[in-house]
Amino acid sequence: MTEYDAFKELLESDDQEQLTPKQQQIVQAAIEMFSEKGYASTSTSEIAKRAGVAEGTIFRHYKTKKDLLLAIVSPVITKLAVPFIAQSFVKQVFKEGEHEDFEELLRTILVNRFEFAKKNVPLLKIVLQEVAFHPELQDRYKEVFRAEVLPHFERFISHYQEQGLIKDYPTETVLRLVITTVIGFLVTRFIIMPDGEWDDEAEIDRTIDYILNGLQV
Amino acid sequence: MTEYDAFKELLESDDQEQLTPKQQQIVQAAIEMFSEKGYASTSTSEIAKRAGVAEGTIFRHYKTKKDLLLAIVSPVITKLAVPFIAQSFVKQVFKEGEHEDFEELLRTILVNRFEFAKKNVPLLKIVLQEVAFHPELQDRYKEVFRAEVLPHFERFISHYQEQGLIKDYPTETVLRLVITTVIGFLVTRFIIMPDGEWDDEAEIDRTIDYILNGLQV
Amino acid sequence: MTEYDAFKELLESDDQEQLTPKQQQIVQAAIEMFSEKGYASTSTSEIAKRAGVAEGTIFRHYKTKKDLLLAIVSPVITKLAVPFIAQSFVKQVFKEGEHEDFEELLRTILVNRFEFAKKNVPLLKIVLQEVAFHPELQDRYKEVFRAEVLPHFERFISHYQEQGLIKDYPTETVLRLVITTVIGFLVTRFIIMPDGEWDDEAEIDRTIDYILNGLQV
Amino acid sequence: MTEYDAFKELLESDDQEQLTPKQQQIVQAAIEMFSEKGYASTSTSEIAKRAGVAEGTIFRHYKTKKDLLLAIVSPVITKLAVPFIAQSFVKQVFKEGEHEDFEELLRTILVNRFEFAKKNVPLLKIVLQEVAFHPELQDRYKEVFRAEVLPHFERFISHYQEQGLIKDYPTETVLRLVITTVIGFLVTRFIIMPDGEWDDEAEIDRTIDYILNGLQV
DNA sequence: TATGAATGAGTCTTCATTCAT
DNA sequence: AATGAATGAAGACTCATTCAT
Repeated sequence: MTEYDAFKELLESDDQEQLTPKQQQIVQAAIEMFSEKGYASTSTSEIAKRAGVAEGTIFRHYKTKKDLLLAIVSPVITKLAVPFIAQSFVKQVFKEGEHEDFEELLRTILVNRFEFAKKNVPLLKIVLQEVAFHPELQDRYKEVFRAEVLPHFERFISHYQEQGLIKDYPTETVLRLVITTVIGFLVTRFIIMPDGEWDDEAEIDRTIDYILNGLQV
Repeated sequence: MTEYDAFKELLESDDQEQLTPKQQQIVQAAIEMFSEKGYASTSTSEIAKRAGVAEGTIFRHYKTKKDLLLAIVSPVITKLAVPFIAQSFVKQVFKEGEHEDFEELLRTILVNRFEFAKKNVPLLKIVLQEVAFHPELQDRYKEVFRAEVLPHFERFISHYQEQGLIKDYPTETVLRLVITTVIGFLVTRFIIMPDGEWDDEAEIDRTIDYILNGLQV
Repeated sequence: MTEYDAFKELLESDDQEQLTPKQQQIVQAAIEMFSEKGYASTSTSEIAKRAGVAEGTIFRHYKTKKDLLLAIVSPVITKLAVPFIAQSFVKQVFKEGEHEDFEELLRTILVNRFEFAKKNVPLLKIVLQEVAFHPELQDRYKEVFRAEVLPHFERFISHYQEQGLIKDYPTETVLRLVITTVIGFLVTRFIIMPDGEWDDEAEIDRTIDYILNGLQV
Repeated sequence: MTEYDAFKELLESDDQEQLTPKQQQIVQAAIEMFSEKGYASTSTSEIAKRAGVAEGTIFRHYKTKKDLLLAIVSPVITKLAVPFIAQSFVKQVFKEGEHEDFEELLRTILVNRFEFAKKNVPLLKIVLQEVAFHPELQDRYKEVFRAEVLPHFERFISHYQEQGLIKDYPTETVLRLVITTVIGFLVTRFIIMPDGEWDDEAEIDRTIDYILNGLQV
């Protein structure tokens, strides 16, 4: 398996493929309802009804309602960091010089996360809502971020700061500004105003431009 | 009463001053619990307990649990738009030339919203969480935004675009980028990492800089 | 005061005249609501609202909700027996020979109770409904019946049986048949089908006829 | 199945036979308590306790407390009209000449309803009490009466009036007098004075006699 | 494995009643 | 006398979870 395949697999791996049909129905129903009404306001009986299974069946697969939530949300948190996890991705940037310039890197990440968000709106809604109330999720999030995202990002930033491409702000500030802008874009695009008329290509370009200019020396 | 006084009053008016003591205790307890555990996961009996009142007392003042939420959240939504509502503010910008340049305007808004956020973290958490699940809140939000914020913002943007201070992006794009960056800052500062070590002054400066550069022609 | 006056007074005495205005409002509201929704389904706060008084005011005049019910219902039970209580009534029948025949007696009672029912539909509804669930009311009812109604009635029945005007059934049977027919008429007329088109005079005549024929030897 | 069997089945069909054991316990407990204390004054927790089930179990079988009431009362209302619904009954009267005379018809109905009442005192109490406060029940009652009872009754009355057996009163008046007398008897016998010493056979005879004489030309 | 009846703790809300003003 | 805020027990109903089938 080439590194590219690993990367692709990570990105595309459908966790649900390994689930029994009933389980898939349960997870699907739970995703829909959690994202519509929130975890706390969704009852297991509603999930069972929408999934077309008996109430007891949910608890055969997931010990508690919270387990079901974690089973759904945990892999999403992992996937949020996927582009930074993939070895091939990291190597490409510095070794192969493909992403030599900052813009290319930004675009890769943004487009990639854009596509990811596009396909996973309900899941992202759930993460956004529930992370606030479940310390386990926060921990998991922080861990992934600290272990997978931060190191690479810091390397990128130092690298481009050394090259004089971006301002000499503290890493965390650069990080905050960039991530904030990216997430702000995706949240606006897919969650707050998903029904607006969007010229996605142009907006992506402008957002990249905004970040680049915003950070340039 | 001078215009400044009106402005200040708007900003500082404490809705809770008109409430009976028991009501204040209830509202206070509800704010704490809603922001900690979320509206749906907070029981009225818990609120009563923390407020030190009988459960029935809650319902004497608020017909339903949801009424209590709305009583708490609605004024916050209004206040979010306060700097744009205040007449004195708008006039100053264009008439008195005080905020002649874009930077000044941005700083006024950012500092002002920063102070507001600082004093209202739990309330903002509640708004952020609950807006997603309560259409009434969404409607109220949209209305305030469309009526109070949008028109002024559009005037600012056109004004500065004509002066060649900011890029010729569609209004909505400029709006999105600015608001996203501001909110992203405040959310990171007060909600995601409130316990980090922050050099607030520097961060505000950098954020303003980022926006200015990001949008400049 | 003549005996007739006493009779009249008994029939017309308005218990509510001695009540304070607030009390009258309370009683009036309670009568309306008890008869519409039943005692158990009517809340004191509803009564207070409809009466236009504070909730506490009810309890200043009536120690408990049940006291209010009893204050309303007790006098009605007494009044149900009024024609038999009035001395003048009893005397008239036998002394003055006015009601010499059975038909005259029946008509007097029926017309009199008809007028009483007509003016007191809500009160009668309440009695009918609540007697079943409040032993105090049952006791009060039985006492009045045994003390005031039964003796006179028995005298009437014996009297007419001796005269060969009515069948030689046991007193209780005659009583049951007569009372049942009278109450059945009034309940049908005023409670079950108050909105039907009634030729009251004719129905009264037919009902009397039915009883007379039904009992005649 | 002969017509008689169908008739018998209608009369005896026990709706509770199709219920699960828990459901039977619930219904049984509810019947007892509703008839003792009234629907509004009976709490679901009391029913659960007396039924020996968890409170939640009630709501698994009956969506609301009112549903439980309707499930109990609705079939009773239907059964009240059963003797008129049974085809065999109607046919017998006119075709087979069995009930040729009015007395026979009255006796059949009265004895039959007497036995029904005897076996269903608590249910009849509930109907009598709750019909007043639940429009659904009133509607259901009126419908059954209009569709099943009235037409047959009118035929009987016309038939006997043509034969000169009963007075030429309006149908509704005859109906009222007969029904009133029958119900009055049953209510007195089973609800008001169930503990008195009753010579049922004699009372039935006298009641029939009373009706016959009362209506005869 | 899947079911769904059963549970009883817990939910929001209402209630009759009290009491300081 | 009248008020109405406050109470906390009780009400109908829901919930996540269990378990016998």
